[in-house]
Amino acid sequence: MRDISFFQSVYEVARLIPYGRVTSYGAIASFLGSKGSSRMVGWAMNATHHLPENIPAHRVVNRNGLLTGKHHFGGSQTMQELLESEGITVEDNQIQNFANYFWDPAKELQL
DNA sequence: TTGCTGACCGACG
DNA sequence: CCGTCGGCCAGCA
Repeated sequence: MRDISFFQSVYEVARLIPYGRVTSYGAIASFLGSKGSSRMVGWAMNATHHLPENIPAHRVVNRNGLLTGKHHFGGSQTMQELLESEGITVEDNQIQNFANYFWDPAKELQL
């Protein structure tokens, strides 16, 4: 994976998430080769806040499709509104029909 | 420099 | 079924 660090890889994958699609921390971590480093993906998403580039961190949720990180998007329903704005149905902080919107980098990118 | 913590996930009892 | 624990890498005191 080039000379970039794990963090950099997370950012690139996050930017590659298509409009109206979502993925999970574990999927990204597994795609990067470190399945157990799913926590680092979430931490990387936290770092996107101070990044100059626009990272669609709202498209990254946990394995259950639950918006665990919505509290970090300004402490409001920003994350949910962004997802709904992309045509994704979110109810009770959980993505409805999650499997339909799920975007697996290892599968879609097919490297 | 050492140690804790963090937007998770999977295994075990 | 539900509670607990370990693991992963990077940032910060």
